[in-house]
Amino acid sequence: MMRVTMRQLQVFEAVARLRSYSRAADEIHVAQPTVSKQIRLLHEEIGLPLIELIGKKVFLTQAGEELYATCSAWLDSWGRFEQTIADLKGLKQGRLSIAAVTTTKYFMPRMLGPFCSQYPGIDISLEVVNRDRLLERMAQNQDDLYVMGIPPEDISTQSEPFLENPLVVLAPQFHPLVAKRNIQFSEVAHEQFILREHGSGTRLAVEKVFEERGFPLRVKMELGSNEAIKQAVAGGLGLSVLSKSTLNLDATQRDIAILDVDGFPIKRYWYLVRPRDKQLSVVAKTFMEFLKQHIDLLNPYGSR
Amino acid sequence: MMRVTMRQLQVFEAVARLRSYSRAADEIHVAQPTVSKQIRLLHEEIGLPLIELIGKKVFLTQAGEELYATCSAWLDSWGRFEQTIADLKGLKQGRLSIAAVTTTKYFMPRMLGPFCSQYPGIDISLEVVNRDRLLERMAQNQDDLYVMGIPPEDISTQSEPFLENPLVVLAPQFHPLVAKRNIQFSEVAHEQFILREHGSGTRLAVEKVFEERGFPLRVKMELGSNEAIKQAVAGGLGLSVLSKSTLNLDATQRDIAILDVDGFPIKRYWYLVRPRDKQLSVVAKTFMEFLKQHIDLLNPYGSR
DNA sequence: CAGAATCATAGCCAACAATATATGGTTTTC
DNA sequence: GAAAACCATATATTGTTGGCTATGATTCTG
Repeated sequence: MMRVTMRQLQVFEAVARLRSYSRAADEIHVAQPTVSKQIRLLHEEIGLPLIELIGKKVFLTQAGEELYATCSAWLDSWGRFEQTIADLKGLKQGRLSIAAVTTTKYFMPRMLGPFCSQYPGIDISLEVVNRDRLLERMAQNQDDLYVMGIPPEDISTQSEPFLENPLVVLAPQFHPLVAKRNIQFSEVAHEQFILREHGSGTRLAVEKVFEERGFPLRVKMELGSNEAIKQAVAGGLGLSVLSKSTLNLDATQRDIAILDVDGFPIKRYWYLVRPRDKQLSVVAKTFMEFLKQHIDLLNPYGSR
Repeated sequence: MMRVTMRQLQVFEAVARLRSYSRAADEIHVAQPTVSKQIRLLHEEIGLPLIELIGKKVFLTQAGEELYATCSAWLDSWGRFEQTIADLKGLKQGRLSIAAVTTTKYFMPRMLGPFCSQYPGIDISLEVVNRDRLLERMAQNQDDLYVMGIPPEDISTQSEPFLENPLVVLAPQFHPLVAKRNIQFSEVAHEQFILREHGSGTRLAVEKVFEERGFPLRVKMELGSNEAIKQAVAGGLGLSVLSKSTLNLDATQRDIAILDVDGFPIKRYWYLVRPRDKQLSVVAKTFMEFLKQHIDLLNPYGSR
């Protein structure tokens, strides 16, 4: 009984609705015998008469009524499905799920805003998590896109930089070097540093620079949050190196200053990452396109 | 987009449910590439990816989820439909609509009773109407079966007798002829008669007999109801000829007697009538079968 | 790392769905 | 009663579906 075809149901529905074979044939744009045949096949398949012709009038049997109800409902829900697909294609609706590492919370929301207003039907979810959580989510294919400072080596991912992510040296407002330009690296190398824990992208980069320059890195304190580090620097506990993104750009930071040290800012990037063989949804593609177009406007460090 | 086939949806549903191509292939008893192909066709038809393979795990895209929901619902409602059909075939449910002329109300309910209890899932509707109303209903195909004393000449109907319907001569309890056997027709011919109106089947039969025997029929009163006629006869207003069915069989009629007149009872039948080219429902067929089997038990005048 | 499991692709084929045209029989309508 | 409308049947054709086998690529699992 699974051999009933959609076409047959479509034809039947038209006949049942219009109570006429020939009008149904017109509506579907086929010849009348085609309709007759489809209906006959349906009868044979189901094993009960569905339609009665008394005189030339079309009546439905009880089984016919049942089928009519069933396939009306079906055509209805299929119609809704087609509409949904059309909407998805036309970006009139959809979901975009992004997971990003913590530091991005300083600028990601700002980038999502304009996208949201251009595509009001699209729901965006931005999960802000630490790097480990993010990798977990990636492994489980929970999101469309991921944003991180250091893309995984893993060949099963694809990544591209989309935004500069300079690392700058921070010092307390009244540190002696604040006013100086072109500070030599050696001048800050002996300072005490307050950094993120081992494994953090920023920490890795700093260690690498010190190693290249041949200076030992003196870490006074490890803190798990950028905010805490800024507070510590402001309090005069030491210097730090952080992504410039962490600085509040609007209200000028009163108690912290950026030192103009040679070799800084370290040029790094924020990467958009996705599973290599994940077919991006239309929404996700559009979002990436959108980012590329608007990046100049949004990038506060854009090298214009 | 109407070219999606049921088979494809069935395959997709299985894949989506089992989250595996090969297990789906097993379940449906086809080779794995067949599943791959169906899914690919579906993708092409819909124009959006529905399934993602990350590693070897099966994920559904948003469009996939939509389709899954849609076609789960469909399979569900199709299943219910199949069940309904099976029930109809197996007589576990159904409707039987019968229209019968007024006089049959004295015995039809009694015949329906056992059928009802044998097929408790079947709803029976018995419409008791006059002959004209019944013909109207027949023209509009409102019922499955019709019961009447004189089937229409109309070739567009088919009829078969199923029950005897003898017409008997009724007289008041204390009429002089009540005690007599083998009464000559001439002995009652001069009596006053109380009959149904012209056009009634009974009336026609009586007129015919009188004509055959060469006596004028003297009609004292025409009444529209059998009950009224019985009352009139009991009241001594005259004799009458009625279907024996109209007499209450249980409680012996105290004030009316049947005369044993030569030529009576007139042998007539109740007919089951149906539109010639109406395919009978399984229920209706079963009911006719049932009647034939039980008629001897039910027929109070059976010629055993 | 080897083997097992899983999915994709290619190529082929039988079966069938879907359709048209031509024609004939009823029923309805004018 | 003739014409029109309507449905059934017969037959031929065409494209597609649904299926298989064989093989290759990738990923997961001991």
